[in-house]
Amino acid sequence: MDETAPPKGTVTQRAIDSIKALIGEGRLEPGQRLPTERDLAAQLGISRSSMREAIRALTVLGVLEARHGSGIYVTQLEAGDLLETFGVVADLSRGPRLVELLEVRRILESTATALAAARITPDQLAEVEKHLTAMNATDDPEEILAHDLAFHREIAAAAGNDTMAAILEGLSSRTFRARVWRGYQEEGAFTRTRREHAAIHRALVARDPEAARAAAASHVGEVEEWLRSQLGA
Amino acid sequence: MDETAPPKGTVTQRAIDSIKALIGEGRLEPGQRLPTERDLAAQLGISRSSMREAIRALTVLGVLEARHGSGIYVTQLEAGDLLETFGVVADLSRGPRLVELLEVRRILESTATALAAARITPDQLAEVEKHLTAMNATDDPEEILAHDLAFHREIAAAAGNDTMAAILEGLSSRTFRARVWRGYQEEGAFTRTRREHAAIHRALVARDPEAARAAAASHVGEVEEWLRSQLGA
DNA sequence: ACCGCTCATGTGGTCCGACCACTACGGCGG
DNA sequence: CCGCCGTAGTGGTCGGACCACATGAGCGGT
Repeated sequence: MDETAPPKGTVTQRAIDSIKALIGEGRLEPGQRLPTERDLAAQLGISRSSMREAIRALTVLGVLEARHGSGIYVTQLEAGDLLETFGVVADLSRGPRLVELLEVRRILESTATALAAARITPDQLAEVEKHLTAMNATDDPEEILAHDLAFHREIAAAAGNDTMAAILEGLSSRTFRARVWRGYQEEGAFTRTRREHAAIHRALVARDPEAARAAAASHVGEVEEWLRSQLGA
Repeated sequence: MDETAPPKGTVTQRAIDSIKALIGEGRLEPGQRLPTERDLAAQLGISRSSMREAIRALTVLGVLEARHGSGIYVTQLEAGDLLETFGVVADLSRGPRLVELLEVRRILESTATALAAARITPDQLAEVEKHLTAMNATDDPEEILAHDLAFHREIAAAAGNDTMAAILEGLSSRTFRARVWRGYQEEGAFTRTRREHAAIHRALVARDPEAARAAAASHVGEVEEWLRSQLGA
């Protein structure tokens, strides 16, 4: 009947849940500093080693941030912090799951682009155009990819949903895109990609959400179809 | 120029990246067993403590699975394994971000329901109906919630995209739904919810994707709007 | 009085060695 | 041939020691 020490699973897991609960209950605010590892361990009656594992776990989840020599802090708990792990999923996926991820991206990206068409500000639009022209002005695949990513990132940001933008960021993470793009662009998809980007841009300028949605869906869908055919071959 | 020992960040982080790379390169297959903690630590020239932290980190990410007394194994790396952490995001979010998450869910859920309308099998449809009737046959909020979750889960599964289903699962995770639902249902939303579920079901039976999309979007949108108004108040 | 450097303090990062809890497997006895 | 049981090996926990780094107080010079 001892409520204070419910012998759940492993000690470390208990520590993870405890800290997560503290944040969930609002007893730990974003940005706030936690007690030292030694104190935390003492409070829960566990060893420092176990507490360190718990902290490390919450660190990779983007919940905590450890600064060497300074202390442990709660992150801002913003979408970007927490959804960084989404990139891991993309990186470790392959085969059929890559297509599924691309399908999710198509759905979200098309909606985000449609929203952006309605909400984008002149400043944001200028930023988008900057990457569009820079993308068309070079032949270095590396540079093209970077501007391509930025192009879509700016659009996602203009949609006004940080969470959606963070998810899309994960779905376009460096290694993920690089792996798919390598093969895709070898088939001379450059010109097609440029045309699609131009179509998206036109829709944004015209503030036409439906056209933007269609253009974005088509854009991602092209890659999706290509990947699907690659897996079948 | 020593490529074998690039002194990156922390030792533990290096270990995490190393194991992740092993899996990414396909040198570690899903389900495969890893060497012991002691051996792994020795191979990378680090202490067992640091290696344990790395393993713990990859464990919470759903990449590895440690079985006490048996060994460490690579998970199946399926969508469900890797996207479990998505639930953490939902649990720790509040305020405006809850609305953003519901918006993402609305987009994905409506598409998933539309796909399900076209692809659902008789068996799957029967399962959906089971939860629908069970949901309407009780007054216990706890039980209603359980069947509600199962109702949408079956539909998501019928859509045929495991990744999407896993994300939706995270967006409907226990505590997340419970928190929002508590207030939502206090306003006598039961009847409205039942009507909406019935509409979704009708669309599935009729195999009408567009109707299904609209019904699902409306269903989630109702909660979304309610939550938005709550935040404004 | 002010600025800059130094160094003591406290923090997270790493390592070690020991022991505990559990699983798996093989051998012994029925 | 089957089932029990012991043992070896695994992850889980612990405690303590030392290292690397960040911070701020205090000293020195200006």
